[in-house]
Amino acid sequence: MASKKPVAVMRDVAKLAGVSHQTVSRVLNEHPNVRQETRERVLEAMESLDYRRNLAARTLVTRQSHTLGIIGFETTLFGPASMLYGIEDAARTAGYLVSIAMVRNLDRRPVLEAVDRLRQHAVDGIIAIAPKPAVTNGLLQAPSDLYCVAVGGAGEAGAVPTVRIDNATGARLATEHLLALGHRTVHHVAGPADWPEAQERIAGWRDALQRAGAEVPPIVPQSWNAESGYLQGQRLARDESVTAVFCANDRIALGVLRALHEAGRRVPEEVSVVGFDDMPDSGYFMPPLTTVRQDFAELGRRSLTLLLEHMAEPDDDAASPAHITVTPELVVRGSTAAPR
Amino acid sequence: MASKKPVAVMRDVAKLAGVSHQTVSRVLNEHPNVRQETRERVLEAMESLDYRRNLAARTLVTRQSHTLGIIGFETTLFGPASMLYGIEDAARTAGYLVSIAMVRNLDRRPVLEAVDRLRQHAVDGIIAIAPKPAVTNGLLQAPSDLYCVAVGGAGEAGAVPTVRIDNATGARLATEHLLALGHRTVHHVAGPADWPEAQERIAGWRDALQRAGAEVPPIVPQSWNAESGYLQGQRLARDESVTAVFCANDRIALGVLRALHEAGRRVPEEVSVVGFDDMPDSGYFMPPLTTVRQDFAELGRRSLTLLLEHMAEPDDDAASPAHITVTPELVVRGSTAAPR
DNA sequence: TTCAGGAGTGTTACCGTTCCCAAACGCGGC
DNA sequence: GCCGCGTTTGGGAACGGTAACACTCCTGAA
Repeated sequence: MASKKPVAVMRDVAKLAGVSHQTVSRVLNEHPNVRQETRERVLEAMESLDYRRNLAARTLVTRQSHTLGIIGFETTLFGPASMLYGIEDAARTAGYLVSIAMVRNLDRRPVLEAVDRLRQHAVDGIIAIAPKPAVTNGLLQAPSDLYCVAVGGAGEAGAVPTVRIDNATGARLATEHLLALGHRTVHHVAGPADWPEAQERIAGWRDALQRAGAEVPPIVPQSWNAESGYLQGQRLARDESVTAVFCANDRIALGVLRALHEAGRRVPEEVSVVGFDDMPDSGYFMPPLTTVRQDFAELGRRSLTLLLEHMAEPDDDAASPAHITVTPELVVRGSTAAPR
Repeated sequence: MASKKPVAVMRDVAKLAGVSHQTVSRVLNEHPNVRQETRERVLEAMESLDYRRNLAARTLVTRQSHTLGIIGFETTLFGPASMLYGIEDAARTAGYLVSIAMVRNLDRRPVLEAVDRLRQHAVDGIIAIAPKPAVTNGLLQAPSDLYCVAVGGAGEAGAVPTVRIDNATGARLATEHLLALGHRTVHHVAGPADWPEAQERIAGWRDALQRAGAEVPPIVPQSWNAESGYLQGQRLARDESVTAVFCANDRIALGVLRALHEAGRRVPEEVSVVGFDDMPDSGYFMPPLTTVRQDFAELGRRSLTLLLEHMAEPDDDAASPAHITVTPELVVRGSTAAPR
């Protein structure tokens, strides 16, 4: 009943194969100087004993845990969750396990605590899903022996390598799409003012308008959620001159769509709406939402690649950190049309 | 430039405090038999050296990594992502770090591989976000020295402790709500046939109808997404007798709402719609969705508690595993009304 | 006064790897 | 036949903690 499970260790394998534990270690680490025959004998022994190396012991001596830490925020939402997914996916194929440390708010202290927790567990590197600068700043305060990468935030040219979406271009794409349809100008329902991503989208939108010589309507930055979009949508719906709205994300767009609908303003016949993100079901909003797609999972994968590269070249510590920018893509669906 | 960082170890602390390393260890582990004054001296030394214990060494000897493993599937979606969040939250306060191993599909092999990966990293226990039996079965094949808990799946009374939503009750709640409003019967847009959660919701719905003596319309189980809801919604929209639809989740409901809208059938005046899950923005669908709320994060937290309890009592190995069921709650919004 | 027993502390072994270094071996060239 | 050198192998010593045990005090009861 009581299951005896004498876990095999290196010594057992060595004994069975008739070699020293050191040779077993060499086979494990693919050291070249092992005779082919010996190697096979060892591998056989490992197989028959169902041996697996004790990673704790290995970590103790090598100081490498083959674990990566993720600092996450609001990972219940589609974007961050997808980044996490992408990171894990890439990490797995690279032979790393992923540990997560979530922070409830984006202040520096919780971030430092998270870093600390991950450090204790000897992670080899950290990826921060870091929409706000406080996180990157926290990262910078982290001990320099840890490799860090920030993903998904905005592109301040800080000392932390970054992978990010080109939010400005995305916003420009959306705005230009609406202008090209013939709209005189484009209103914007912005994200929170203290989020760099929101700021970049505002900048891209404003830039596109100005280039086209269009009037730049005022904005009232609030929140990322549907409620915020609904409230601002009600305001916009009352204004007859509004014919095109660019929303800082799809959730906001959902709220705007509902507000317009309730006010009796038809989309896209009377008002065109564009979102940002391309969430899984945005294509089933009423009407299907034209939006700017970010490939979150790809963002995650890229950040992992960057981290690994960074870890592999410890020399260029002083070199300027890499900043990878991924360009988003406009997905045209049914929520945009030419004005009447 | 080259930052010297002579990381302090226990020996250094001991030397500085003028005690043996063992005493430092005792302070660290809150062993009672340490004089107050000595303890303070040691704590001071730890502070001034910025000492942190090496978890790898600790793990090596205690065989406890203070890390928990999560096996996740489709964690980009709100439900699983929220469970993960809840788990991490509870794990953190309990002093555990959380490592994740995602599986791309719910077959047994990938699950076993994930377990293996987590085992190598010496996790103390595993929580599987396990919507399908293949996962729990995989868990059962795992070595018995690992504590496992499954969360979020259906409640087959297997040997693995489980935390789950009472899907049948949730479905009953939704169906009875519609019947109470005066609908003759309730149609159901089901989830995938091979998902136990979908089956349970079907069972609850059918049960409520039968108890009320209402006719049980046919179902066409498909997928969990909005597209699936849209397609089936089109079919239902054509049928004039349909006045109430219970959807297996909110995403399906989104698709159904759109199909009804496009067919010119007004919600809730002509057709009532109920969802399941209560996703973040379901309250901003058109109209705001009446739905059955699951508290995913709570589910996650409960599963962690269960796992820790399970780990703390190694005696009742043979005892019947615990099964915790959380009852969902009906949230009435604007998508349901009495039939005309 | 003596001795049991507990509190407080130190000594030593051990966890399972990898790293450093030395030994044994094979082989070609003188 | 001997030497030098590269390949293959093994024997320790780390790595940084915890566990087991021994030892010294000190207290209180016999």
